[in-house]
Amino acid sequence: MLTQSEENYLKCIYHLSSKSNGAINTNAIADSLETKAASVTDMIQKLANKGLASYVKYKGVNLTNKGEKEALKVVRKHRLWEVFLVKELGFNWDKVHDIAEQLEHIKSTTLIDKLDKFLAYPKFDPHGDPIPDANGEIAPNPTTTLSILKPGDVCTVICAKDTSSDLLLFLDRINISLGTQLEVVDYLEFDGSYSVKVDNGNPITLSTKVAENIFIDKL
Amino acid sequence: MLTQSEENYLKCIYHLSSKSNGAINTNAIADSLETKAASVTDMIQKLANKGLASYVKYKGVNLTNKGEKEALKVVRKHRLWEVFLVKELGFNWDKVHDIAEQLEHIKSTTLIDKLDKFLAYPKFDPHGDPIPDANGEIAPNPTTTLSILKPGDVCTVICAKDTSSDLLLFLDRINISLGTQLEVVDYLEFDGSYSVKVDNGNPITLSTKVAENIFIDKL
DNA sequence: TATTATTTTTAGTCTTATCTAAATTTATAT
DNA sequence: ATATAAATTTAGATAAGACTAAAAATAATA
Ligand SMILES: [Mn+2]
Ligand SMILES: [Mn+2]
Ligand SMILES: [Mn+2]
Ligand SMILES: [Mn+2]
Repeated sequence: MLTQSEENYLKCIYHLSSKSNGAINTNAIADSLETKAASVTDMIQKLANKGLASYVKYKGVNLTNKGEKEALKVVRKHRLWEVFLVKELGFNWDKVHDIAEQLEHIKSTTLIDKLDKFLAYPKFDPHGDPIPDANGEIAPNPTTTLSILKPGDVCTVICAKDTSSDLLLFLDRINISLGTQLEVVDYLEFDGSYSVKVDNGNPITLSTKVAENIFIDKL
Repeated sequence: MLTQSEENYLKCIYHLSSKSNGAINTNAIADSLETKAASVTDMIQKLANKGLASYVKYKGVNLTNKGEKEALKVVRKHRLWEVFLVKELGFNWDKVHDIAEQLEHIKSTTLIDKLDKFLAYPKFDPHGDPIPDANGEIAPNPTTTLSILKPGDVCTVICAKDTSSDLLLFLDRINISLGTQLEVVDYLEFDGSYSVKVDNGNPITLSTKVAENIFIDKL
């Protein structure tokens, strides 16, 4: 049985792997988990010994099939609990990540399958991230961000990067949520900012950084 | 902040204290938590140092007000989660204890208060045990068991001791649940068994041990 | 290519929570 | 009252997971 710490590492490696290709660096994991590189090395070796990761000294780590399967179970739990917290308990979307970070470690397959059913088998979490099903099947992660759009382009918001409460509260403030329609009216080369109409309202300015954190479907 | 283990010990001492008066023995805690006496001594000393328990060497331990308050928070969480698992997710009452044993350690006061509201502020858990409110107020534990009744007595089932899945499944099988009306029709001195009508049906036999594990309201 | 800088690993320490075995205290029974 | 039994505590060991500091390997640069 996996410990809480092992689960956190597996999920972290899974996430990093889906953002880049090739092996994952020790330091990237350490940054992501806010721990030290030495601790990461220890854990990587442990995961490799358990057949959950393939690891070559100094070259980085990758999940094995077995490891990815376990990681997906944790992701599934995390995202289903997030749906529960927002849809059923009325939490705002910026408050649920930390709580789901704990709930994702509750051991019970029956529990999570019943929760899935209770929530009517949601396909996406409150931030727009896809939820793996009971077999570990998961829709592809969104890839296109607002930042690739040109003036005149119209899109729908489908996902926000869910780690930062700052970003989510900012989106709340400017009335952007999942499904919101955006139109890019201008791009300012000088600072990389975008002028964007939210639901055909008056244009507002979004920084590059914000634009890179909003996943969209281009229309 | 309390660790999971500290919370388990506090809850355990709280439960033992409510069943007996005076200080709680080291061995009683060890038995209840399925651990060793030496481990219990260590933890008791730790809890005493944190001001959560009062402890006299060789004489046993009691919770301080502060310790009891913390224990009640854990009990509240445990029982609210049990209600959720049974009422919302459709678990049978014999399956929820172990899962609640994990869920009770999730840290978030907001979460538990929202869950409480979501469940419409239940006063009792699926086993009939009282649920502490947000201020730590809790109804008295049931005290009267079926075993004190005499032939001719009629009662309502209000609570089952929730630790044993064996007992709960047995009660399911003989159609006893919370609220069920029972009538004692006979008591057999020889083996201490009771003959009982369940909802005015045909009498069935219950052992002393079962009778001692069913809390009732005498009518 | 040689030298420096960065990354990663190893070695050794710390904390929490266990355990076993031994010592000590308290309870029980002659 | 004394001896024995039971309960409890202490001492010392172990395992997981984290840390710091030092060593080793890899990458970047002159
Ligand atoms: Mn987590
Ligand atoms: Mn999310
Ligand atoms: Mn517990
Ligand atoms: Mn219960």
